[in-house]
Amino acid sequence: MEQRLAPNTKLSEARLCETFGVGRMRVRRALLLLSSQGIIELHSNRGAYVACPDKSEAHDVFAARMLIEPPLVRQLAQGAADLNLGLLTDHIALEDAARKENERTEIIRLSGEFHSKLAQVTGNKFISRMMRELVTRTSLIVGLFGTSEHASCPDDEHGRILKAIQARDPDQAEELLVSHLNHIQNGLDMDTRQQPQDDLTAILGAG
Amino acid sequence: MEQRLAPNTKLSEARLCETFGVGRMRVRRALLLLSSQGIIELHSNRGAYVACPDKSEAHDVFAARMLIEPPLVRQLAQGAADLNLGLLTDHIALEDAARKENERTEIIRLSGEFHSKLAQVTGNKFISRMMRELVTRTSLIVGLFGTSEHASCPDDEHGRILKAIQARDPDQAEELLVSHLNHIQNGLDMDTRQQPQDDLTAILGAG
DNA sequence: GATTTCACGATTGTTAACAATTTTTGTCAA
DNA sequence: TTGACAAAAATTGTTAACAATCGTGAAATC
Repeated sequence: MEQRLAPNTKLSEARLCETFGVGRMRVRRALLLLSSQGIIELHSNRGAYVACPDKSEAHDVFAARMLIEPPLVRQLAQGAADLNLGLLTDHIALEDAARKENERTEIIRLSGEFHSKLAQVTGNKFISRMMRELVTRTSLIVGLFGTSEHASCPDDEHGRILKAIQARDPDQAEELLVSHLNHIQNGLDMDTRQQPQDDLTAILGAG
Repeated sequence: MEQRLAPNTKLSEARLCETFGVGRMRVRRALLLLSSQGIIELHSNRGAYVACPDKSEAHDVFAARMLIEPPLVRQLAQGAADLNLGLLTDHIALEDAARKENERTEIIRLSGEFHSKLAQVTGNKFISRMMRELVTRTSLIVGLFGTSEHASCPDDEHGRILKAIQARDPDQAEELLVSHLNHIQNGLDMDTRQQPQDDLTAILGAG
């Protein structure tokens, strides 16, 4: 989610065991779960690699988000007063702080997390999980096809979406969200890719 | 998906190994994946049990479907001519046949699968996966809270939905779908539950 | 008679050795 | 220098034994 691991990076079992001080069983369990979420890919007898979405997969992810998120924010904007929007206002504060401090990885993480939290506010376990997976996937895609820092900084679009929700304005909330997603998508260059890397231990060292 | 395993049924590793003639490793891998999809629950040191959704989870599943499926069928009804609706017409034929033969388990399975195929027609991998998971979960819920056979037989609502899609009528397609989902939900009695069972080998014997 | 305690059996979790496969390395010949 | 081939190393997949945990039932106590 923080884009510290480039797509196609190999995740060898032995390496992960050392890095996290854990037995192979735990590592393999984790890898299996990650692969079931599409975050990594398991190739038989060849190991685990950070997923590397192609153009068409990227398109699918955004299409899925375009399908789900508009009705989602509509619902929030129409929603009853008992919705816990505090979760979102707090989050916006975090984003502002991170942007002020210019903490790149934190900005990226929070930027995606906002959308997860939109889903969380519904209190619906399944919607939350779906959005979390789509956001994670989006993070991979932005890392792959994103042109420099252009895509990762949505100015204050999140804040404006939240305001529309608080104002109980479904139409505006939806419109803002759609154009926000479009901004992200337009910030991508689907034809150039980053290169894989693999000094895994250094990257995950702090874990 | 065929409701052959009642919720809360215990799935012991040894039992599954015998039944499928497979080592424990494979069984545990399968159980882990099933639990990640919410189909079973893994209790530490106590084993795997078929998930037993409660009232609130059931509500969440239908809420999620109400969020996703309406825009989904709208999109299909508005969709380009290159959509492969043949997948759906073929499926309706299968449903008709199963209903004519009165094959209960087959009817149940196909009934859910129709909705999965709606998603498949979009050609979007993520939308397909989400729907498949929601449908599986719905199947569990219908098995738990369904009142006799009332809920499992949607007359020919699926066929009508397909016709509306073919007729390029998004409004009607959406309306039919929404009332279809409501029918299913209304056929549930959220306050009475089936009892667990556990003659696992007999049930899965053919597997 | 009811409740608590203890021990046994059954089941799951983990580890480590082994087998199978892939990748790399090295050698030789063209 | 390049290509193919073979051996070796590294990595993943599997198996089986071992350890830990939990539920159950019997025995003991109140």
